[in-house]
Amino acid sequence: MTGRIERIAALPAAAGQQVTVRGWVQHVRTQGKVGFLVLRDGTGVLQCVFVRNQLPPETWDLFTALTQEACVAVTGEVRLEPRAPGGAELGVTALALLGASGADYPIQPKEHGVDFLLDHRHLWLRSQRQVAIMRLRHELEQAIHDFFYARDFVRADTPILTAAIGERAGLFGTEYFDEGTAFLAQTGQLYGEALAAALGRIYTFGPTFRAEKSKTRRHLTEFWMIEPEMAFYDQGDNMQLQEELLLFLVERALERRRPELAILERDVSKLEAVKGPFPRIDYGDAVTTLQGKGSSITWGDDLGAEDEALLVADYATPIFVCNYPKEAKAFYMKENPADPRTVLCADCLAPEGYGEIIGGSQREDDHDKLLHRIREEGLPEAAYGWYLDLRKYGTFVHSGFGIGLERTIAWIGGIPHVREVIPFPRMMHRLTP
RNA sequence: UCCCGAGUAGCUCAGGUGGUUAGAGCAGCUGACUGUUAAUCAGCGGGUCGGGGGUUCGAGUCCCUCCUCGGGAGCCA
Repeated sequence: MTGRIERIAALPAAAGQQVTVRGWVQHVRTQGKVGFLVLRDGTGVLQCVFVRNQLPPETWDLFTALTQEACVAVTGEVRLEPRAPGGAELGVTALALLGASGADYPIQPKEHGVDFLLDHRHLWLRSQRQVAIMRLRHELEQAIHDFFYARDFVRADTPILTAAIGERAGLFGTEYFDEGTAFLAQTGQLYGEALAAALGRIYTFGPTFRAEKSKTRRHLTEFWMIEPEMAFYDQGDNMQLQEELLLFLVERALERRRPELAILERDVSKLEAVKGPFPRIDYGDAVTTLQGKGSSITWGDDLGAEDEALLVADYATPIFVCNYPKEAKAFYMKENPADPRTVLCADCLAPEGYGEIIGGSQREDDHDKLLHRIREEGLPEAAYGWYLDLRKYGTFVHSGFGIGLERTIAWIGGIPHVREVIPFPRMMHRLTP
């Protein structure tokens, strides 16, 4: 084996040179005395050309016996070739089998059912579309870190094993020594508020868990959430930050992941149309609008999935629905001084039917009002002692939000179901692989 | 938990109102072909029709039941 080792993405710049590339066989075609091997190495795909009468017989035989996903090293000359995917191909002079692959590799270049693909998720991830999705995910994760780093936010990690606090949806419990049951965190927000009092502006980035028996394209039982919490931000500042973040993410995807978006057949004109400012619709106005469109919603109800779809249909950008009735929202949201029936909050709904991607609010900073709400909701007061302490010792105006990573990726990538945007999805009926 | 829908070859599916030996495409294997892009052509192998029970001379097909999965609702990000 001669020639320096290269990765496929670097090959167009190495035209005319002898290189060795290692990767997995995506496809083999023989055409009598010439054959083609499509090689995948995670950075791209490479067409390798084998010509029978220019190769030792044993090399040709090795080539024709290759199976899908065999791991190989191929050596040859890089040449620019418009007929090849990526614009460059390899004229092969030597081939080495690094790892054989059985002829029964289950994933074929054709349609498969969802259940079958998820059963083989560990192999499905090797396919082009899945690689593109994971690279988009990576890009957006990095963009989130870049966004907050540039604004001097501190990334702070919150516990996953918690006592029973947090929101109202289902909890996963697990036995915890002599302390009774521990629960997998549904949110790091309350801890984020404590950290905001220490550091000013923070964000969390990690997995959260919801034991909801939801079987829809928008739900996972384990999903990743980013939860910023900002001292001295009111709800207006909060929404402004959310808008800047979403615009930054869309811009980053368009700037650096066009090839992946093309593989995903994303209509990028829909992303290019996403510009600020995003509409901010008061909950009361939303109810009126929805009633005009035939919804049976009445003031006080939370918006149903159908209501959200009706509302979003009029806009090309995400929208904020602001200031819900307090009964529809969590106890920690700050009472709206202009209308005490409501709280200072907003849900951000993505366009194109991707649903709610952000939920945020200004937090109740008045100790007595917060305690009243905890009692009103019938929450275990003792468990919230430390949280109430944040209002006893230097309470402060602060706000924050939670953005669902998978829903955001699904929207930007145009992926219909969130199960495809996380490497190993956890859902109601799926714990493996 | 509720409402729809689906389980037939390794995969994706077709199989009126029940009727002989359950089919196709893809994948695999054998062969032909010097520029293919999920190549093409010829041939070969491949089935507990999701499980159980019932009706019938006869069930992939009709009935009951259970299981699994998908979509949606509620809840949420």
